[in-house]
Amino acid sequence: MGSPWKAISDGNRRKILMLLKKKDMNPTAIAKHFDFTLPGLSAHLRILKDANLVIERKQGQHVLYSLNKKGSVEMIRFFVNVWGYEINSPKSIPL
Amino acid sequence: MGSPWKAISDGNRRKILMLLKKKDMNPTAIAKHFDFTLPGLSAHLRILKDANLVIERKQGQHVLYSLNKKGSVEMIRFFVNVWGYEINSPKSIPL
DNA sequence: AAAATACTTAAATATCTAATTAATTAAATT
DNA sequence: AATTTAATTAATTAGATATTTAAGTATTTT
Repeated sequence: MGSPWKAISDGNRRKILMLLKKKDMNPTAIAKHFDFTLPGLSAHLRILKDANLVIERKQGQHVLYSLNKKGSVEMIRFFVNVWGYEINSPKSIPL
Repeated sequence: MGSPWKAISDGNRRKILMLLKKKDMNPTAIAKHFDFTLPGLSAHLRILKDANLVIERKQGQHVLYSLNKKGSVEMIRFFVNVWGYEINSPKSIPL
């Protein structure tokens, strides 16, 4: 289980998350939005997956990636604790 | 202006922020909570300061550090945009 | 079954980051 | 004025991170 903080500290990975917010995508489709190679992207996706920030599911030959809220909870909790942000999500986020 | 994401990605720096939440502190006092040296801590504080996550003010021979909410806003905004968290801060955080 | 497509893993490398010791600046105390 | 205390800057080093090319695995198509 990798650190979500390390995962999200990279600008390219944050951009990947922004893309996945709009719709689930496979690596090849995601890669079109970046300058680096597919293996490079694959490494980023693995880091996001290990941090529970994305989920992958196989669809035949393709692999679809989608957002996973789980890994974000620990981070939100930190913002609540340190800066006093108040979150409206009594159910989904146990703080 | 350094990246708040990079600043917060380090566990020691997050611990510093947790300490400053309780009370304002100077580098020597903060350093007692860690294993590394004062110059090491000084580097961490500079990174937090450059990211607008802390503020420093001189008090004679001492330098007091305290939390700065400013640098956290960009990050919270990301959580709102990507994972749909809802924040209760209509005034302080323009989303 | 051969070829093409989609993706990951491996190996190598260049850059970034965190930490240390030594030197420097500045304020308070003796 | 000399010394102690507080903190930062500089130079160095070890380890982590991002990226590339080349090789490998799996699925679909011909």
